[in-house]
Amino acid sequence: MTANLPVIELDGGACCSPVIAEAMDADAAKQLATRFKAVGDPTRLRLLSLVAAHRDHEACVCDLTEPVGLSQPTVSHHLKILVDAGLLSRTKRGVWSYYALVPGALDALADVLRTPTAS
Amino acid sequence: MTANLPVIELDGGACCSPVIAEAMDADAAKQLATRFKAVGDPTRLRLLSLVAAHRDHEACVCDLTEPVGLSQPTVSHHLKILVDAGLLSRTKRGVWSYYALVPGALDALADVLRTPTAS
DNA sequence: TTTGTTCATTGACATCTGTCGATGGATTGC
DNA sequence: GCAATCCATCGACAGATGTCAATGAACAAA
Repeated sequence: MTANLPVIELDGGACCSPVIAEAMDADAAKQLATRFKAVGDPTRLRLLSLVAAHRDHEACVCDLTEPVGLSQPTVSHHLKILVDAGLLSRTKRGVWSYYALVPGALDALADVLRTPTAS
Repeated sequence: MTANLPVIELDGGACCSPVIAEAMDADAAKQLATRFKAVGDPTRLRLLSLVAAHRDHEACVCDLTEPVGLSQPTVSHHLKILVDAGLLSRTKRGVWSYYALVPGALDALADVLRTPTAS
């Protein structure tokens, strides 16, 4: 599930030669797009950064609302998107919900973007 | 411009300790979000993949409309977003517009996602 | 010139998305 | 039990986004 943008050697004639084999099928694209969309928002990027920078690499909602300057429901909304994308984990301890980076998740996403060593 | 998600060592007391230094400022987040948003769409992911997979690693619009199953204006629209994000380049040759991956652009984006080596 | 092809742009439209205030559940402390 | 805190969810709303049909510019070929 961490395949690169796959390169398939194709040869064709003139313009508009049929690209028979798609390098990435629609389902895989949709899956990946969901994860990238999660990172494609400035607030969520800052949330990821704040969580990573926070003590013990985890943070509760109340740690995050003030730095990003948004309401608590909005922050919870963004965090939910990041959790659904598999980038953050949520752990309830008492009244607090602690969010932390899922180990390897961002790296796996990064690997998808790695340019295949074009021959 | 290829900084990772920066980690700043913070120490605080109880919950809701102020996070003085933000790991990522709002401007940088907005810049990055634009690039990730460009990749956060299944069609655009497929377009990137198709371009990379195509002969000579470039493709014109007419090469791409049929594989993704969308209208020509829509494909042009997506390609423009990818060009604006600095991920694709456009070269006009005769009647055709050839799109190609900008070397290193995707890798630079990938580097941003590198998880800071959590101590 | 005339016809045909490629493609960017425009305008329109439905849907998705980000944001907030309000609400209520869960838990802690008095 | 009662009050306070944290937080997820709901409803609402403005703005962004993806899509298409129509149009026209640029170029090639006849």
